[in-house]
Amino acid sequence: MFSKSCEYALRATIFIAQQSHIGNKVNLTTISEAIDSPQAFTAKILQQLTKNNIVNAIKGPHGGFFIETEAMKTLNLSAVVEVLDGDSIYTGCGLGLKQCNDKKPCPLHFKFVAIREELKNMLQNTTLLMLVNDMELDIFHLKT
Amino acid sequence: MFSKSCEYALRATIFIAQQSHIGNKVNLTTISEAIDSPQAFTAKILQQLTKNNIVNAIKGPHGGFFIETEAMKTLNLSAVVEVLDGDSIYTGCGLGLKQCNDKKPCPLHFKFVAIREELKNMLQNTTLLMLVNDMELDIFHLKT
DNA sequence: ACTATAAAGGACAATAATATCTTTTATTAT
DNA sequence: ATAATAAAAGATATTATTGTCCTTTATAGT
Repeated sequence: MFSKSCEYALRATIFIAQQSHIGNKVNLTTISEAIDSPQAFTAKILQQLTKNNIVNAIKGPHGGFFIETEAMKTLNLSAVVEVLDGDSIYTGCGLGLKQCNDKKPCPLHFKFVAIREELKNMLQNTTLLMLVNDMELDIFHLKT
Repeated sequence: MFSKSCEYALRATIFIAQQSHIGNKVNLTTISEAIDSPQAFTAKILQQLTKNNIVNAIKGPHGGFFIETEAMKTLNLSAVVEVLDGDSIYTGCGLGLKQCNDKKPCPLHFKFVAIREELKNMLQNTTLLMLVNDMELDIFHLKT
């Protein structure tokens, strides 16, 4: 579904959101341990998330990554996915055709459009704050 | 969504089905030109499809690939996808976790299950014969 | 038997994705 | 100023995917 980079990005973002919500900034080591991801690779991904204003980063002692609670209300999963995987998940043809649209469709086009639309809605309608609230139930996990 | 191999496989299978339906066997060159795919690579994929009884292959002059009309009635897209990409599309976690299920879910698990279920149904309920019939409308294409 | 056709199989090459390592920059506290 | 912490940036390495090339096997027609 998503690239590995994107999967790590989603896990990292959700973890950072969760920690930020309880007032913690978290550093790279903490993040990669919490989400069970390769540390150096995760650093690269966090750089992208920072550049694209998904997360905030502060250097130096007591620094780390965080997301403001206000931002969590509007930041959705779609924003994270787009940074790492672009919009291919929404526009890409199921059969890999470069040009495939309502006017010039592949045989599966209309069947895929319906499913993709749902995925899109799900990703766009799920904010980080919702997930953080969900996770207070303590039945969800981010590793293994 | 799918690997490139799987995309080529789907396009090739649909094309072979279409041609078989009008009584033609098709060879590698014809297939790779029709679906605009790298020929040698497509050969490898056709081997897998043949081994897994998705398509039939006959060597020698007047040989080529084909699918029997009876088989088209039951062969669905899911069967093709499984040969190339396995069942990861159905079981894989959206966040890339190895263990993620109803008992031990990731924060997106239940949201993903719903979408995957639809994809699964679509792939399982779409037979090659249906697609071939659709394509008689002549608005669908398999390349570019 | 010989030739042409076409798939199957094995070995290899190129590219992209994933992952690591090292150096630099920014910040804080002493 | 110095040391310690932590992210940013750059270079490099590994692995998986995609893609090509060459040889072998099977079949049909002459």
